[in-house]
Amino acid sequence: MKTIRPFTTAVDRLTAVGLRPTRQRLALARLLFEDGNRHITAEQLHREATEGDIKVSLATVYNTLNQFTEVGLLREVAVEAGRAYFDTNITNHHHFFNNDTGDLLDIPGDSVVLSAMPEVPENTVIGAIDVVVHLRNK
Amino acid sequence: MKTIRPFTTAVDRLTAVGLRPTRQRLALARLLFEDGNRHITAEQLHREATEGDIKVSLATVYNTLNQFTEVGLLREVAVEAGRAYFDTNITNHHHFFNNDTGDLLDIPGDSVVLSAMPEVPENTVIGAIDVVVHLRNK
DNA sequence: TATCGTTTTTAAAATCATTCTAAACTTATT
DNA sequence: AATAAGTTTAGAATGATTTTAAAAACGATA
Repeated sequence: MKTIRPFTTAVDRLTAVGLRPTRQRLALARLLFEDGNRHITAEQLHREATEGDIKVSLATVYNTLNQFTEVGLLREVAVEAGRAYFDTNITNHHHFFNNDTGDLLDIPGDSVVLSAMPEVPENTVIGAIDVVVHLRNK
Repeated sequence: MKTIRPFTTAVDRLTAVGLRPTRQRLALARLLFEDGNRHITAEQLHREATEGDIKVSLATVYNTLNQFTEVGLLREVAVEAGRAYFDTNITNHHHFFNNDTGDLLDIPGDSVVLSAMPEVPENTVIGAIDVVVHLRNK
């Protein structure tokens, strides 16, 4: 059985999606998933790992984030051109993005709901819907 | 009077926002605004200009797109990390983005409407709301 | 129109995020 | 242990964008 359950250990989480539980993948998975929902860039995660004495290269952080995204453990959120943000909350939800500080924040619950979806162009299907509310500091 | 009206010439459009109507800015403004709404990247606009025998450097294209965005002639749309798209339609509206082809497309009319806006975090105000419907080819 | 101070453009270098490469290393399997 | 397959890594390469510093264009004015 391959269903992902809450409170799964990092090892289980990885094997469940067919990724070998290597030292670096485990360490990164723990940083990402062990305390609540997170929004993070590759550089940020790399710095965090390094500061926590986890030896991992930036290339591996990129590889890992991409692999986690491919298997559905993470979701990539496009909020500004130039850098990729990854979100550990893979349920349907939307975001605040503070353009002044770079903070990315979940919009709580379903306080934003989209009315009727428009017809999509020929031969395409909807993959995901991203709502980003851009904020400025007052 | 400095209101921007439809059918404004490129010269008027630039002087209205306080940008000198230089040869390259004028040429780019014409490409951007002279036939309907467009979604374009810096590279694309540069290629288009070059093909139309307009001598302008890529750096100037970048500068111009950024300046136009600052003064509100354009709007930047974040659809994927890595490249910036600019939209000549500055009215409230949303987008389809085809992840397979890179095509960016307006969602017609108000076929997408957001329900009640959530409360924004302390000391911030809403700057813009972007809805991007990501598409895949069938 | 010649000149002056300012703005703009440009080619080239620099920067930044990300991906690629090929070698070294791990891991899983016999 | 030996082997094969998958993973990590440093460093090079790539791609988008910005910066730099010098040359060109501009606008105002004498």
